[in-house]
Amino acid sequence: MYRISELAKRCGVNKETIRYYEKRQLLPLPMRTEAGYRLYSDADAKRVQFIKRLQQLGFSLTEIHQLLGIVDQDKERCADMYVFVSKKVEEVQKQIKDLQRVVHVLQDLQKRCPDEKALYECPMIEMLIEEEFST
Amino acid sequence: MYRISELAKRCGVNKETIRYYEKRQLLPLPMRTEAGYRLYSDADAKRVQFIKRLQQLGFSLTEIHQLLGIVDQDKERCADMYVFVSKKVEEVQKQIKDLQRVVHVLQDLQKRCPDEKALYECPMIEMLIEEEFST
DNA sequence: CTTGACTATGTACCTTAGTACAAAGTTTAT
DNA sequence: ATAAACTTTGTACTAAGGTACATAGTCAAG
Repeated sequence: MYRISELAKRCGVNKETIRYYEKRQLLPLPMRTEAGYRLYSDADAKRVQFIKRLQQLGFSLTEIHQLLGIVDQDKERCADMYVFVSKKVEEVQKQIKDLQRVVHVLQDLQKRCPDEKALYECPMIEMLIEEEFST
Repeated sequence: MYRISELAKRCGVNKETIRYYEKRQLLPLPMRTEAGYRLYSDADAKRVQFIKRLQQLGFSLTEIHQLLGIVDQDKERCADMYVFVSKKVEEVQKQIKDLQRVVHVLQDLQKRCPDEKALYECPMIEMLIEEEFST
């Protein structure tokens, strides 16, 4: 068992972030020393890393709280999990499509405007305003 | 020429957003009536729509300010535009890869855990912690 | 037995992209 | 002439995801 700074260091985050996650209920209430210092174990470290990974993948802390319901085997948060995951899949697939369009537009811009002079004549607005986007 | 409410209405945004864009230098300082009311033209409406489209595509207002350098034929903001666009392409391509991985993980979760009971045994943490991600 | 390093709590502050509101001046309609 | 509807400015507030700081208590070393 170790204290908050050690956990923060192991997970590459700030102490304040740990306390913030506790407040957001992403981390369970930790054990305390007699003086009131928080105590953590490897399970907590793993959990923080899990949170960080999901964040990298574009999940909000609210969504992560939801997903942690699986880890915690919490009936309440697991209700409608299948629907939640299905929605997220659709959402992310839409996001991928939009980003693929962004790449095309930017690469088109690069091709058309290989230098500064060409750039000045580049019909930027028209290029983007006339495209259609999934909304 | 019309006033701020008309522009906002034509662009589907709030008046406050227009003023906010002016402050962020995304819109040029507009002409004013004798009483000090802002006056806008179709060019401004087109510009706001352009900003909105780029936003939909995931650009921040700071990046949009940069890109508007092309539209404004502004030497300063156009400097290093090619580098800026190249970096953005790479960034977006990385983002797409990560999101594709998210889709796979979520679909895998759906396959393995077709109902609530299966969900409780789902090794969520292991599933995600053991994967590698582009960073 | 006191200094330095740690922890506790609470509150304030940061960024981004706005939104909301107050107080004052202007324009339009009746 | 005066109310309704507009505009101006400035400031404060929102959400998310933290960061920073002030004040107080705790612990280990010299």
